[in-house]
Amino acid sequence: MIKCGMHVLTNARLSPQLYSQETLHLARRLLGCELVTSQSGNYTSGIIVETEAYHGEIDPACHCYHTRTPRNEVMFSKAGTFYVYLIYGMHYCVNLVSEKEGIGAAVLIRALKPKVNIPLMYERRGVSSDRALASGPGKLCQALGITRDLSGEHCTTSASIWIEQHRPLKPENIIVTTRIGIRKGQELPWRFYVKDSPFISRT
DNA sequence: TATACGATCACCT
DNA sequence: GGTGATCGTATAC
Repeated sequence: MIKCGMHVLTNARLSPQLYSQETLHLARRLLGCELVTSQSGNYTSGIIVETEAYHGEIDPACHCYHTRTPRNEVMFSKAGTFYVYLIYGMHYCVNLVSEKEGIGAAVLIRALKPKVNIPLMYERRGVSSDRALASGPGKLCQALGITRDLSGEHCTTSASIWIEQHRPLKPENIIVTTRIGIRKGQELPWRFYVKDSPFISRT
């Protein structure tokens, strides 16, 4: 139990078994859960409101499609491992590895509703509204201080980054759409977000 | 060794 | 609606 101002982090982490489940189920299951980071005693967190699934065996948009390289190696490790990569030379994106070890698949965390230590998030982001703090995969990494240093950390053992459990959302409160930023011909309805949340990246 | 480009963002019109 | 920033990686030569 960790007190953070008006909030409390329970450190009740999502059960490891949940991470190995089918990627699309995990993408839904993570909605409503809390992503937490801790650096030198500074906690930050947010409620996950948007995710996308990527699966290397059947999905041309996935980093692991057909090839295993030093870059995507972490995506083949055991479920619950964080995979962080740099995109467009300047933004980080954070994923949670899914499926059995040896299968390149993960869930991209795309947006958070800011919760613990919002002042620190403002400091890191340099923006002027709560909505702008974590409403995109690059934004939320900056807000929570997530860099590639955290790639390879595991959500059940890391002292720096983890996920706290929350009841699954009701299916009627989850909106399903195609993924963002995917080239034509590779569209799949693998994006999930919380209905009516003002904190998602795009409508 | 060289080149093209991406699971993005902020700022502009 | 459009564009520039910026660099690790994959691919080609």
